[in-house]
Amino acid sequence: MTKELPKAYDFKSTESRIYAMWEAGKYFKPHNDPNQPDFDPNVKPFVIAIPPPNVTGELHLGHAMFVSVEDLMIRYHRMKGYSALWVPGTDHAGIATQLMVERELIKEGSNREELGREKFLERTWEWKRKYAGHITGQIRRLGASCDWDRERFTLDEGLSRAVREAFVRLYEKGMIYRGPRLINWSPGLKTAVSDLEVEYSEEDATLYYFKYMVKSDSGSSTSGNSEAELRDSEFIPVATIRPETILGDTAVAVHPEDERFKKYIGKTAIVPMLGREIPVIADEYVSMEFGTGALKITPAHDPNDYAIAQKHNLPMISMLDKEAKVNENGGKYQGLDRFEARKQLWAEMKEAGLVIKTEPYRTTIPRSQRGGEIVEPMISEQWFVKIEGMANAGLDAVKDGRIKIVPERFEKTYFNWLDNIKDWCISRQLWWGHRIPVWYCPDGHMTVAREDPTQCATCGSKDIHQDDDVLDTWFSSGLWPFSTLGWPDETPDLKYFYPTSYMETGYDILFFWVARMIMSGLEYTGVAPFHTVYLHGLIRDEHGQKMSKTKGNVIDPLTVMDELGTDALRFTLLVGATPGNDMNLSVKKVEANRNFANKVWNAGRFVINAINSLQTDAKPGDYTLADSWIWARLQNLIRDVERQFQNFQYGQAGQQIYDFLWSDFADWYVEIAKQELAEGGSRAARAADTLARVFDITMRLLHPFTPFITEEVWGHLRNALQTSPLKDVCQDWSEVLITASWPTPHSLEGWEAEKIADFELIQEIVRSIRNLRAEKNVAPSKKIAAYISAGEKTDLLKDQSKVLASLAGLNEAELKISASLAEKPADAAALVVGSVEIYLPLAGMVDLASEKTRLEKELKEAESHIQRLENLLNGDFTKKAPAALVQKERDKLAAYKDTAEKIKAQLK
RNA sequence: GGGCGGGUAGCUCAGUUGGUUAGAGCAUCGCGUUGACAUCGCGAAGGUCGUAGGUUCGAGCCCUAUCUCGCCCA
Repeated sequence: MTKELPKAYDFKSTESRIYAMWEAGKYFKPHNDPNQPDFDPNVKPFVIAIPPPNVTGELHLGHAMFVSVEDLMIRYHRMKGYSALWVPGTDHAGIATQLMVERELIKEGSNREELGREKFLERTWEWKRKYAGHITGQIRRLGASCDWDRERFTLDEGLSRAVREAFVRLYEKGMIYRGPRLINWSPGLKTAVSDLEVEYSEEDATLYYFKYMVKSDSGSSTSGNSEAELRDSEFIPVATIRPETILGDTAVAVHPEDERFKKYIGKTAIVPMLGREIPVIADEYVSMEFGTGALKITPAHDPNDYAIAQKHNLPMISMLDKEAKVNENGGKYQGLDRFEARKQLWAEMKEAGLVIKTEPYRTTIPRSQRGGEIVEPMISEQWFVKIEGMANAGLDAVKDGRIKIVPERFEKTYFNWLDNIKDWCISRQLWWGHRIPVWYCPDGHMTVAREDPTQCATCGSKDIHQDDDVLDTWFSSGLWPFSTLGWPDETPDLKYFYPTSYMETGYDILFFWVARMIMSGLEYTGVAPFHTVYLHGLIRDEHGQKMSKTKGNVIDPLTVMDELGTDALRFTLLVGATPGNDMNLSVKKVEANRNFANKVWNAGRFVINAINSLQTDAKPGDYTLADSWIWARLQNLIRDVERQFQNFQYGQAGQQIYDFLWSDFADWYVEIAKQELAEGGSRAARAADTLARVFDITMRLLHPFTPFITEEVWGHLRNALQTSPLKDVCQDWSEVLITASWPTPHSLEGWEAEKIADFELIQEIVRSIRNLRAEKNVAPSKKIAAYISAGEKTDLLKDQSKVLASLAGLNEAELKISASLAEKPADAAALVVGSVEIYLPLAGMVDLASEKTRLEKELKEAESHIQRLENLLNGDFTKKAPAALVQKERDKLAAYKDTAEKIKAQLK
C-alpha cells in the first residue's frame, strides 16, 4: 500500500529528484552506443547537436525555448526506440566573453593591454571555469535529457584541433586569403566584424551641403582659404552625412549625362582644408536626382565608394585609426575623434566659406550588433574565406531536398542570402578564441600548419611569430555537428551518429550559424550535417514587445520555474508557439499550465486511489459505453498526435493532449468512473482497468512536453498497479517513463464511430439538463426526477440511466425512460435533444409563459437550421460535394426536423 | 527598393491538404466546497475571422487589390 499522495503537485520536491534519478540511471545516453561491445549498427540513431550557449552566459527564454523543443524531439524519438543522442556543449563566444572579462578588469582599474595577452587569457579561462557549470546547470533544470558525458566546449582540445584542420584544409585548397579589404570596423571593440554583425537602424542625422572647389583651367588653384579667391571660382555642390570623411576623399563623381556638371568631368577638385587635388569623374552610379547630384568618393570608408574607386583605379586614403580617431592623413585634424573632427572641420569650412547649408535627414546608420556603437567601414588587413563554392553547395543541399527547412518559407530567405553572399571575414582582433594557425618569419613567408611549427616552412627561419588574430566564433560553431562527435578523427561516434538528424534553433541565427554549418558540413565531411532544420520563433512579452532590461519587461525563466514549475514553463513554450513564429509570453499563461500540471497530478491521484481501493479478487467485467468511448477517443488522440509530430506541429499535439486529459478524461470519464467504482466488483475493476490504461498512454504522450510530472505520477501509477489485481496491465512497462515505449494506435475495428455517437448523445442530454437546471436555479445538490421519451434510443438510454442520473443530478429511482409517453407530464419543463424528449417535473418552478418563450426560441433555432440545410441540399451541393458529406447534412436536417416536430408538439 | 510574417472573442493566441452558424487560456457574469483537483466543478455571455473584389456547390483557409503592424535583406 502506497502512502497517500499530497493534494497538490509539488514540483519543487519533484524536479531535482527526478532529474537526478534519470541521470544516475544513464537514461540520457543513447541505448545503442558505438563504443560498447553490444553495439548494433542497424539500430537507427536520432541525433541533435545543441545550439551551444555562451559558456559564461545566463539562462534566458531563448534557451528555455530551444531546450524545450529539442528535449521534446529527443524524448519522443527515444520512446520510439531510436538510439537518441543529444550532444550538449558550450561556445566560447569570443567577443561576448572577452567583453565580460574586460569589464571586470576595468572595474579593477586595469585593462587587457596592461595585463598582456597571456595573462588575459589565463584570466579568461579562470572566468570560464567559474561560470561554465552555471549555464549547463540551468539547462539541466529545464529537464534537458542530453548525454552529459559527451559535453563539449568550442575551445577544448578536440574542437580546437577541428578548427585548425578546417582552416588548414581551406587554406590548402586556396579558399582562404588574406588582404586589405574594406571591412566593418568596431572602434569600441577594436576588431573587424562580419557583415552579419552589423545592424542598421533608421535614425535622424544631418545632411551637410558644401562646395567642392574646382581648379580653373588657367591652372590657378584655390586653396579654399581666402574669400577673395572663392568669389569667382567654380564649385560642385556636394552633400554628405559624414563630413569628416572629406579628409579621405579621392574623387568627386557626377553622372556623365548631368548637364550641370558635365563641364567639370576630367577637371580637378580641391579637398577642403587639405588642399589635396582629386579628379572629377563620371559614373552612372551617381543619381542625378539625389542630393546635389554630385558625390564625394571616400573609398577607404564607404562600401559604395570602394566599388567605384576600384572601377576607376582611384587611390584609397584611410583617415581613421583603430579607435576611429583621425590619423596622419587628416592633416591638422590628426588625433581628433571622428565626431570631434566632424564638428571642427565643419566649423572651419564654414569660416572658409565652403559651407552651403545643413538639413536634417533620416538615414540608416550601421551599428555594432554587440556594442551598439557606430561601425566604420575601413580598409584593413583581414583573413577571408572564399565563399562562393561553399554557398553553391549549401544552396543545392536545400534545393534538392537533402536538407528540409521547417517552416518551409525560410528556405526562400536562405536562398536569398546565399545568392547574395560575400566573402566571409573570419579574422577578429580579439584574444579569446582560436588563434589563426599562420606563422610569419621576418622575410614575410607564411607557414600554415596543423601542428605548431618551430621554423618557417619556406626559409627555415626559427624566428617566427603567430598571427595575432583569432577566428570568428562562428567559424568554430560552424563545425559543431561533427566536431563534437570527434571530427577530424573517424571516431565510432562520428561514424554512427553523423550526420545528425534535426538542427533546431531560432530563425535569427539562420545565416550566422545554420547556413555556415551546412556549408562547413558539406565542405569538410561531404554530407549535409543534418536533414532537417527546425526554426522556432523569438519570445516577446505579452504585448509583442521585445524583452529588454531597459524596458523592464524581461521574464526570467529561472524565476518562472521557481514559482510555477519547469513543466508549466515548458508546456507554455511548446504549446503557445507555432514553428517560425514569434510568441508572446505572459506569466498568466504559465500559471494556466501550472494548473494543468496540477490537474494531471490529481487525475493521477484519482486513478491510483481507484486501483488501491479494488478488492483483491476483482476481475474486470464488460466494457461500458464510457469505456468504449474513452478508448476510441484515446486511439484518435494517438493517431492525431503522431500525425502532428510528423508535421512538426508540436503545439497542436500538446493542445490536443491537454484537451483530452482535461475534458474527455477528467470531466467525463472520471466522473462516470466514480459511480462505477462505487458499485464495486467487476464493474469497478473494469473502470479501474480503463482508468489505468488510458492514463498510462496519456502520460506517455505527454511526457515529451512535461517530463517531470509525468515521470513522477506514472511512477506512482506503476507502483500501485504492481501490487494490485490489475498488475497485468503494467507487466511489460519499463522501469521509468522516460524509456517507456511510445504509444501506437490500434487500427480501427469498426465499432468506434457508433460508440462515440452514442456517448455524444448522452453528453448532449446531460448538458441540456445541466443547462436547464442552471437556468432554473435548481441547487446542484438537489436530485430531481426526469421522464424521457427516447424512441429508438430507449435501450441506449436505459443502459446508461446510471450515468445520466449521476452526471445530470437526477434521482435514479425517479428517472423513467420509455420509447414514448402516453401523455405529457404536467408542470414539467421539456427539453428536446434530437429525437429524445426529456421532461423535468419541477413543481412550482416552471413558469408556463417563460417555458413557452424558451421553447419558441429553440424552435426558431431548429427552424433556421432546417431552412439553411434545405437551401443547401436543394442547390448544387448535392451534385458536387462528396456523397458522405451530403449524407451527413441530410442526417442533420432529419434530426433538426425531428427536434422541431417535438418542440411544436410541446407548444400545443 | 526587394522578401517574409501577423491582423480571428475584452486580452494572448490555435485553427496544414477549402466541407458548412469558428475554438482554447486568461478576464467577465451566475451557481456550487462532506474525498482526485478551489491550482477546482457546472453553466452563461462574448467574434459579419483587417477591408474590397474574385474563384467555388461551399472560403478564416485559395487568387487579386488595398489598409495596417512587425521582421529580414539591400
